[in-house]
Parts: sequence; C-alpha cells; structure tokens
Amino acid sequence: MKIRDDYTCPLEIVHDIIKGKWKTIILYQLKDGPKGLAELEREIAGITQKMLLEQLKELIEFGLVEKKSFEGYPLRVEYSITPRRGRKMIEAITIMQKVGVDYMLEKGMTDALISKGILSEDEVCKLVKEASNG
Amino acid sequence: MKIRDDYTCPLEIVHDIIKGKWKTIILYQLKDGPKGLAELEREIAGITQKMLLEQLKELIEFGLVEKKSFEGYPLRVEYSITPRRGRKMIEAITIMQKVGVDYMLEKGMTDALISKGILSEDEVCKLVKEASNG
DNA sequence: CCGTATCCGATCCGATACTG
DNA sequence: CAGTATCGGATCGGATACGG
Repeated sequence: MKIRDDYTCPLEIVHDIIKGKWKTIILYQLKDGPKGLAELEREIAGITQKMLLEQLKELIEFGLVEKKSFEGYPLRVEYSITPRRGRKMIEAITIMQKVGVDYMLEKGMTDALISKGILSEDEVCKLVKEASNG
Repeated sequence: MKIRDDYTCPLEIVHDIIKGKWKTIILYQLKDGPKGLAELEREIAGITQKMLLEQLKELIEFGLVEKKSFEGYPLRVEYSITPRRGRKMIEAITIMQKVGVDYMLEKGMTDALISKGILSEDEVCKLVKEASNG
C-alpha cells in the first residue's frame, strides 16, 4: 500500500490502518506473542498467503507489527505486535470485539460464540441479561 | 449493505462495522450530540450525500447510530450515537485516533495536527518527548 | 518455510441527476 | 432539507504459479 504524506486528520490514518478484510484478525492473532507466517496462515481460516503478507507489510509500515528474521535453515521469521503502538491498537480491537459480541448476542448468534470458545454458556447468559438492562 | 447471518467470529463483524472510508469519521462527528444530515455533510470535508446516507444506514443496522425523524416542514432528522454500543465504539475510535496521532508525530506531520486544532503546540512537544522515551 | 508476481472478478466510492 | 437511482473508474481481494 502507498503511505500518503498528506494526511490532515488522524482518523484518515486510522482508516488506512484498519481497512482491509484481515488486519484486525491478524493483529488479534498476534496479541499473545510472536508467530511465524505458516502459523498465522494455519490459524486464520480462509486467508491466502498473498493477503497475509500484504496486510502484514502494511501493519509494519504503520508501526503496529514488527518482523524479525532468523538466519539459516529452516527459514524462520517472527511477526509480533509492537510494544507501544501495536499494543494500543489491540486495546481498541478488544473493545470493538466486544461490540461485535454484543451484536451477535442481539441477533441470537450465541451458538457460534460458544462453539468457538469465545464465551462460555454462563458468560453468554450474563451478557444477554446485561444487554437487556443496558 | 447486506448483513450476513453467518458470522462465526466477532471480528468479522467488527470489520463490517468499521470498513468503509467514512464510518469512523461519521461516528466521531456525532460523539458530542445529535446532528442533521446537512450538518454532517457540511462538517465532513469531501463526503458526498450519497456516501453519507449509505454509511449512516449501515451504522444504524449495526446499532451504533439512531435516527429520529421529525414531522412537518422544514424536514428535520437527527442522527445520534446509541448509548451503549455506539458509545462503546467511540471509545475504540478514540484509542485508534491516538494511534493515528502517534503515527503523525513520528512522521513529523505536526503542522497538520496543530493547524486543525487537534493538538496544541505544547501538547505536541509533550507527546513527541513521550514517544521517544516509550 | 518464506516471499513475489499476475490475472481478473467483486466491491467500493465519487459524480451526477432526480424525487418528496 | 432529506433521500433514491445509476453509471463507471479505482481499488480490493482470491486463485494461481513461480522463485529464494
């Protein structure tokens, strides 16, 4: 992607940072520590290697992800969240994820949440109750 | 936009919520209270009425924005942030905006920040200093 | 295992014209 | 002031093949 030099509003940058189908998912996958390319590809259902590399490159350009290459064979690379900016972004994504969960609860998509291990049944019950009050 | 019923991961929804060039900007414009359509159109530089209505409609579908229509002439409509889900999203956007500001500081785009009144000169100095430490 | 290049359909988004 | 409809270029993203 081409980084523009004429941003006038931070939210324009925000848009560039988070746009693209996979960015938030990639960041979220990296939140618990560094991962290799193949690892990410395996864990993110449906992504192609091309998209993964493309999006990682953009995340690096914005200073949200770092890349570390290791010499020798077998080839090894580690992608990780940058400690300040990337970590900050994870905060935002975590909040947004809650908004997504909230939406899924409202639409009755509780099965998906439970079966994917995102929430336990108890947690779902609790949240549904909260939602109906708030 | 078409709301899918087969979301399996909350982050997929998050992506649908925030994708599009204008969504975060529209939400941010609404953060201090309800606004009419013309008002938004005036305040968001470069947006067309078509895009504005389209994106507002999507934000409404996701429960982030509410619309209130008033009878009679002159026609009047108010768009506002929903108290729970919309407000939560503003939290995330605020964090992301900080990430954007951080990026602009790193790239030396301080003029834009100051001239648009996003930050004062003093604040910029302070943040630049913080960034070089953190 | 890691990364690059190309081709091509899908979608996004801006311009513009029109209605209540 | 608020909202709808259409058209066309730009961009996105998936498939696929190739190279280090």
